[in-house]
Amino acid sequence: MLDIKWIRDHPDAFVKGLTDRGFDDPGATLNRILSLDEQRRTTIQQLQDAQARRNAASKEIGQAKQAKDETRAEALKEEVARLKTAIQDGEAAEREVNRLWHLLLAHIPNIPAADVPVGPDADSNKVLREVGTPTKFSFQPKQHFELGEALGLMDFETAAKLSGARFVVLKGALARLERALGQFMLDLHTSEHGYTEVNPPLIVRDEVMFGTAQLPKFRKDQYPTLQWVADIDGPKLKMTEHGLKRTDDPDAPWSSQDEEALQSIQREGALFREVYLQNPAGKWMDKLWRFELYRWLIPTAEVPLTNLVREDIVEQGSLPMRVTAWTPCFRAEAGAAGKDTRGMIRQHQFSKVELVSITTPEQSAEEHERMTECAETVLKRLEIPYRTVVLSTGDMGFAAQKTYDIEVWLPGQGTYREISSCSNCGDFQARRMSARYKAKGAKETRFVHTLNGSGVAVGRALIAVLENYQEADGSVRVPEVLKPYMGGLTKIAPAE
RNA sequence: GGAGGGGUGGCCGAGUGGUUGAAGGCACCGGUCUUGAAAACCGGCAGGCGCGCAAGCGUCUCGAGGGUUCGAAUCCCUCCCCCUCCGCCA
Repeated sequence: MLDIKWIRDHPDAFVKGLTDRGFDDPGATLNRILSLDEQRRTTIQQLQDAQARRNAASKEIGQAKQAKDETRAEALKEEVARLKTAIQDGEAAEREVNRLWHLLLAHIPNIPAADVPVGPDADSNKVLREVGTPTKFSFQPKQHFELGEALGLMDFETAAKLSGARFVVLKGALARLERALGQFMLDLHTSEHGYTEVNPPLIVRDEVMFGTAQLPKFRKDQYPTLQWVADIDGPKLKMTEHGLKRTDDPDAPWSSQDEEALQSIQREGALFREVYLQNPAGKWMDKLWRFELYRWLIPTAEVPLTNLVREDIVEQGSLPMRVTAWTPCFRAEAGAAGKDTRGMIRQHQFSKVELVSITTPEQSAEEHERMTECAETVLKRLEIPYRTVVLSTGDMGFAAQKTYDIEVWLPGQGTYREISSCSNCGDFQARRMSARYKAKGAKETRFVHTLNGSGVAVGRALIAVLENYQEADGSVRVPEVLKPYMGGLTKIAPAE
């Protein structure tokens, strides 16, 4: 979330930032947010004036009573009674304008850092460095799924029977290779890079997903979990013997989305629950009925790791805080239809070692470089060629100010593919989570900066190992650093 | 699934209608003392929002929303969240 004061003071930078990102109609967005902000402040001002008058009058009532001036006390009481309704209206108005204001702000992406190359898409990304040279083969290198399937250790058919498309069953040495990679990376980051290992929950609440900005805008990319409840009832919907029904209350507002929700509930038999939306400060409370959402499967460990400091005020001395986790990640991959349908490149479930740093604003830029190096070290040790690119404004994620992608060389595909993405989010996520720190010697609290990076994606690392370490006979050598984790196995060969 | 308990400042914890935005302690910051540190002592120290160049002023916040009242952290209603015990389960 952006700082509204910053937007007020830097309208041009705001419009430029959104324009560079390819955001839809930045000018209109600016006008909308500024007018909402104006409305919000007048509403607050009027409310506070009324409250101030009420408070003053209340005090006078006490004084009048002490002075035995009953007439005056009565007159004041009447005034307070009048003010009371005005205040109630004002409070309702404030809530509503706050809600709209907050909702709009929540849908606006972060502003790119000044040194990010400007461009509409990935073609404008800049390669910073290439490490290693693309592996040369005396034969035509195969793609990872050809190798894996030939080895009999990678099974997409069975996975489809169990779970549908975009899942895989790994067996034997490949299953172990996945474990070896994850463990190697975790060991590297904890013992050499100063990260603390964390084993976080994989299922999280709405507000946690909001904090790292998966919600509200990217709901469709996420996997919700369901929980059944028995006593379903509410102003708009009722649970009857025949399922969920609309109440007959003609005053209940009803939209096409509501209708859709109801149908979906009945179709899926999904959970229906009353939800209270609120920010960490407990404001802009909004009560609404929502179907099927209970909690979310994490799309990356960035979510629980970053939210570790949500609603906290941490001591400056504890920054930078560095945490890492090796977890499964779940992505609906909505909108990725037809992309990378073969093989393990794009799955609904994959595992990843994630790096997260919480820093002061002064530390974050340097930490970003450091984190990227930590991720690169993984590939260096695995002796796999890669290159590091800085993403252009049009290719960055919603929450990022600046992002480095690390791309590994995949000989089977004859191209570099993303294996890690390291982002500095500035205070964008911290605002959403209300994660602050007490600056040394200073009175005020400040928002922390948050950074996250893959260190690295384990599934894709496995692909990279297969393709870069393949032999003419379809076997795969085990990278030197992984041998201890593979029980001394040096080569994954086809079954005799 | 059943039964109970509880949500107060960065943390712990007092407070059951009237200078309580909130005692006390810890942590933190400044100072005295000390060669330095610790200890001790003195002082400071909640957050958000609005207005203001600032000093500051106003307002809100004791999980959230609503209600009672001249007045609510304290009373009432609804909801959210957490914990404990029993049952079931990994």
